[in-house]
Amino acid sequence: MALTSQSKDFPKWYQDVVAKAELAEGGPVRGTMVIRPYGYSIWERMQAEVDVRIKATGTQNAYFPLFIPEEYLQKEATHLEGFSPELAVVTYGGGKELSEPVVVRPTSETIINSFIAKWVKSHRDLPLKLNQWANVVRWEMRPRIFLRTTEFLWQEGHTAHATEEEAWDFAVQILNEVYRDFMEGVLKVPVFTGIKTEAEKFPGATHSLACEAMMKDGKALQMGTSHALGQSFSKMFNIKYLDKDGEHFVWQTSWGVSSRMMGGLIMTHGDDSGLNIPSGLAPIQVVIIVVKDDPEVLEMADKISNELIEAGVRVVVDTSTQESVGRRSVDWEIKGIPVRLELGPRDVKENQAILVRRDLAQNKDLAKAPVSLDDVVSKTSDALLEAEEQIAKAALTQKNENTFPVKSIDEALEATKTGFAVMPWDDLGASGEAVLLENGVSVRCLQKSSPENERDLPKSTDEPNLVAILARAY
RNA sequence: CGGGCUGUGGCGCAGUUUGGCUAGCGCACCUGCUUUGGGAGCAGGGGGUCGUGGGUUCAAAUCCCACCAGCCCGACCA
Repeated sequence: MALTSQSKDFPKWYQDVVAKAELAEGGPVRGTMVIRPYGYSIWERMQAEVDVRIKATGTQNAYFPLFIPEEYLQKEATHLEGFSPELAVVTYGGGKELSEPVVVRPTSETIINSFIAKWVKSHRDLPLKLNQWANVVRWEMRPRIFLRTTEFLWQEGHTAHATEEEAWDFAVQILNEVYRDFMEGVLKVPVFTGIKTEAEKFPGATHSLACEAMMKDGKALQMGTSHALGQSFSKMFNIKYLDKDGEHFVWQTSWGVSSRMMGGLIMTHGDDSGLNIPSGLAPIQVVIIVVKDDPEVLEMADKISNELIEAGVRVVVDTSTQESVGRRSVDWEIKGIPVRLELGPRDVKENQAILVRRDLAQNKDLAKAPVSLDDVVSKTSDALLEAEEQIAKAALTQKNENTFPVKSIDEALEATKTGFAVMPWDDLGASGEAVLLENGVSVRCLQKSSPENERDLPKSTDEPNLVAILARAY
């Protein structure tokens, strides 16, 4: 009945939250998931916030087909090699065996680039920046709801540029201004950003950049990636433009974030009371609990609700008085609603409501306070802001306190039992990386050892003085 | 691919060893009454081809055979 505690069994806690907060459940085909309305409303908020940032980079949305001719994937050897074990291939259609099998997209580089090749002729067609929101399929052996599912939702951006430098700069811009800003600004999930090692990079890319977040169990979750593709796809698909100097192959990027971020949200902020959503993201920011089925209380609840809505707050009124207050409080807490206003006959008489902050649920004395109905709107807005700040602060503390500088592989293996390890890449190298991998620890990304700011990313894994961020990963 | 385990109402399980009367229990669900300030109580109620097919038997959830599905461990892959 009760939620499994995080300390007792973290994976079980995660499954419990997903189920009890009514976020999602498994589909009939292994590895698929049904995203329930409440879970989907959170995803829609994520989509909206990411989409507006993507558009701000001058990128336009479009849509490409789910089915891709198998031969398209065969054009880029590394790309095919990377994805072939997890492809779903359709061999029958319309009751007949297909002469040319079609692949259900695992990603859309190939099909999108086959069209970019048609659309790009002149330097005036560049840069071309496309994005699509879509589902993709990668057949997974060990599915975990939201974190690794056979079918998942994402956005994938695909761009073409005239120069290598411009493509690189754009890949960095997406990582910093879209993904990092969204994750730290809206999700309140602090991330490490850096470049992927040769072993970890995207199949077909020349360089992969990533945002890596630390979950509450100390494991890493890749929250987003941005790739410089070089000219590997443009050469395969013959994407060329003309300028005064003649014909040139374009330089490309691709980048994505997925429904996996739902898992990141849950495991970064969740606690033993359930989900805990930052106010800015929350599809429901305030729930007004009508304690007792009483006309005066109902009337007052509606009045407060309307005032909050006018102030731009996303609010619902819970009038299901056939359930106990305790039950309803727990249910809304599991769903992570940032602020709860409890309103009963006593409160109406005293012109007040009880304001309860979700982020303080582990400390019930602090969590509750009466607020006058005269300034309930401003007090609620303040509480929403304070709750969000508290969530962000706690996540940052968790990340900082569990990131350990280490000097050897042995120390790294020890440190990554509970958190992240940071080790000079020159000391580790590809051979050390292989040793770590055998022990379940991977290089999440490489960073400059003393960047002026964290957004200053290495251009190559060969740069001197890089540090490796090490962790066990989902 | 190898080894182990499990299939019983929406979910979680008992019952199988030793065949036997109408297949039970918890949660959830429905109805009524009393309740409602941190997971309400009482009473009543609905819901099951016991994974599928075959066999043994007077009688099978239970024993036998085959098949199917799922889970765990290993291998493989990242």
